[in-house]
Amino acid sequence: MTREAAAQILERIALLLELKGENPFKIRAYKTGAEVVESYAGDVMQLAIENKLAGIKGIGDALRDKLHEMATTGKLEFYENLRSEFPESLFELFEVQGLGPKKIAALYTELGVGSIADLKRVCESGEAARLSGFGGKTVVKILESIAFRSEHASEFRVDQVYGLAMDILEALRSHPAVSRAEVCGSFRRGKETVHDLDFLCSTRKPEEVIEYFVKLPMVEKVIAHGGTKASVYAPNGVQCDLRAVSAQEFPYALIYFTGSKEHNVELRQRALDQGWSLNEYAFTPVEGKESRPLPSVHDEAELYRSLGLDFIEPELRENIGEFEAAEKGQLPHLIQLENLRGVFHNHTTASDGMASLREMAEAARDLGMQYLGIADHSKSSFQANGLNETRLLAQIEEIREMNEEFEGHFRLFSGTEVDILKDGSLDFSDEILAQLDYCVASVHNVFNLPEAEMTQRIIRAIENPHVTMLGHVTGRLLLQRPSYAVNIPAIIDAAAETGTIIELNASAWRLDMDWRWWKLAKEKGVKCSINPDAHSTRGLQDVLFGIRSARKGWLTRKDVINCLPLGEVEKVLKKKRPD
DNA sequence: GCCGTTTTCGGCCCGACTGTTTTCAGTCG
Repeated sequence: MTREAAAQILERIALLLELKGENPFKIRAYKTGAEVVESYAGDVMQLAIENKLAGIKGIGDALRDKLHEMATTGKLEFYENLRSEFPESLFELFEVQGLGPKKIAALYTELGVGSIADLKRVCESGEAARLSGFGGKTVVKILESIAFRSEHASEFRVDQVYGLAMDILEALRSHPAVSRAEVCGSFRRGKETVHDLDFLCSTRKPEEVIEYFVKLPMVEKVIAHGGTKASVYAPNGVQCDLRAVSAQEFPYALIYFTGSKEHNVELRQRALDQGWSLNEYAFTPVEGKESRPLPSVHDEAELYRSLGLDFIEPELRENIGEFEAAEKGQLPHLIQLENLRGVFHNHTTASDGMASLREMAEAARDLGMQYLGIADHSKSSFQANGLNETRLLAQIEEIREMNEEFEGHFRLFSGTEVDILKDGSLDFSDEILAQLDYCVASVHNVFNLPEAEMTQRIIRAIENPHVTMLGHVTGRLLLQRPSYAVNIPAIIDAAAETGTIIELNASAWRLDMDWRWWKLAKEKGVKCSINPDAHSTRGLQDVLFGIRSARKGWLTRKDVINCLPLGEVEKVLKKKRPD
């Protein structure tokens, strides 16, 4: 059993216990246990097999035994018994905004609601509104949330498919008859969510490769299975398609299946202008039309070159200006993961992180970073164990001492993720903020302000000279919660005017600010910080998702402050400070 | 269910907002 599966079972136990009205602290223990399993730095499942989990904080005797049972037998009897009391589809109700355990329990026991479909029915029929504690507005909110969810049905966040994509790609590349293989589609274009995974490979033996693909261990169900193409479902419901083509066809097919559709339409038009027709297999001369000799194409770059274009990176293929830039040799040299020198906005056990300051520092060093910025929550974020002034000052001191120990080989920056309060004031005074190396300001509550008020609230925070950067500007949770109402161009203008950095929150749940705004921000001279918002040592690796979005937003290493080496990045952090 | 140089019981994270109420329960962060 994988750690993800084990963590999910613990999470589900917590949900089921909530429905049964169990002791909330017991429920929290299961939730904490799930987080520990998910984010533990070592091989937690191997430890579970060997029954060596004792001593890990958050895992006591009961969870240790349950994890041992899961790791060795692949099942958990306690969980099997518990889940048999409810329909499997009940879990999806927890994803509806405005529904918690109490309301779900009421819906289930009073009306027999066991799925989203049931829920929709009783909301529309008026039955739900008659339940005690429910009313017209509750029902409207529920229906809105269901609609949002169905708009994004069968979409997945990148973190939900990334491992699967890499595993399948590796499996394909390891097959002796496969010469080249790639993931295509929106995944390759760096989209924030995807609805399926498209694989392409070149081979002389397509049937053999297709046969191999549909029998891979991660295949749950085969949907279609032909000589050059197959579609399958992975266990988490992700559809994966494979196309097998010849080596000659590969570059054409790679471009075709990478898309976007809009990009391909423009590309085919440009081919037609040369007298060539372009499809997923080749250029062919258009009949009855004067044309130059067909170019020889071995890879994507040659195909673009043959049309008078520089190579267009997959992330840029949305037909939003990349052709004009490619014609003029003005495409940006996109940022790469290797360019990052450090990261800001990370949490520790001082607030709601899973790893200590030292563990986070060591993990960042192991990843080859030169510096790590700590930004734990501020006191208003009670739920996240936010730091008050006393604890923050103590952390500053702890960081100072640790930095002496590092002797300049590595540096911790002391910061905070300070709450932007309802009126735009901050959760810490300027005197306190002045003692930090930097400050991330974020909205964590009162999401329902009218747009003008929310925008003004954030701008007021940005105008504070101690606010180095703005955290997750829209508050969205991908596929779960839409952005609050906010005028992004106005925020970008204010950031440009005040010299405030805007974060690209790299958590796969957020990817916020969205890639669609970065071109504008860049034009206005606003700098970006790619921030993992890590709550564990593993969370630091989310920068990978941030890099994908930054590339999609046309950003180069010059636009992203955490590409700067130690010795230079400090100046950027100080830029807004009065002194 | 977890945790403990205040150890084996008794705490455990708290406040705002919303919509339903007529004084508060449920949800969220």
